[in-house]
Amino acid sequence: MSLDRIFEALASRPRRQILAYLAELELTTSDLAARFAMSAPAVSRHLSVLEQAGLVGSERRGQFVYYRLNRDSLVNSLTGFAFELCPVGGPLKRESRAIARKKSKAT
Amino acid sequence: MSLDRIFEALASRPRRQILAYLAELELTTSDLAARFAMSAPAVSRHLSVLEQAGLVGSERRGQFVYYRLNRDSLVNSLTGFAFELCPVGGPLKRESRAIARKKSKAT
DNA sequence: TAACGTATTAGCAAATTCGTTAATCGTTGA
DNA sequence: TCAACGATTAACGAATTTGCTAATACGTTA
Repeated sequence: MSLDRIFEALASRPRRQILAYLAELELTTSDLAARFAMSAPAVSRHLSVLEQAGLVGSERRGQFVYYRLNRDSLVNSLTGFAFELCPVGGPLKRESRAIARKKSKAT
Repeated sequence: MSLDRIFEALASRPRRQILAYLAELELTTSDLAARFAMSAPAVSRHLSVLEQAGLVGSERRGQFVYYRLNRDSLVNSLTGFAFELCPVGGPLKRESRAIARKKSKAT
């Protein structure tokens, strides 16, 4: 849930690619390893980083562990950070300010 | 302008702190070095990373170089990335989808 | 021009990250 | 129970990042 972990997680092209894959459907570690040219252990550690950041969730089903994108966490973290640096009174368009108010109330 | 540089730039607490300072007012390298317990050369390199990512801009005035936050770039990059992974048909609120459409048209 | 203050670049050591292979854990099914 | 398969952890080396100090460039001003 910390910005530290979230931005550390996003500061890696393979991890962002994994998020892109998971945006379409749930996948297992070996599914993802097959789509990259990357070993399963490497993918597993990337997934661990993403999960600790709260950006993905996992669920074991039999032998397999399925990973899925945590959309709310991603959107809330990034927009929350952006609008914290760009306060509501600032040079934002009206619609953006409306979103910012919603987020700050929800948090 | 690339996501690579932007997320690499944001994956550092000192750099995010610099952005937070610059969100309030323009500052010089030595201003920032004084607010941190960090040497001016270190701050200078952080500022260089942030500038290459397009997140801050600089302007020389006499002896001093003033740095300022590039709000548009920050907001557009982060919301653009977030809404790319969370397509308009997805589980977003209506206002968020409107923003997403705006961004994709602008890019 | 010479001297000073600011900013950046160069060079270095410590720490971290990334991907690989080998070993271990967990689950299924003969 | 044990053999097979998927996932994770351990251990290693290569590459990158981060901070420092020293040196250099840029700009003002006496």
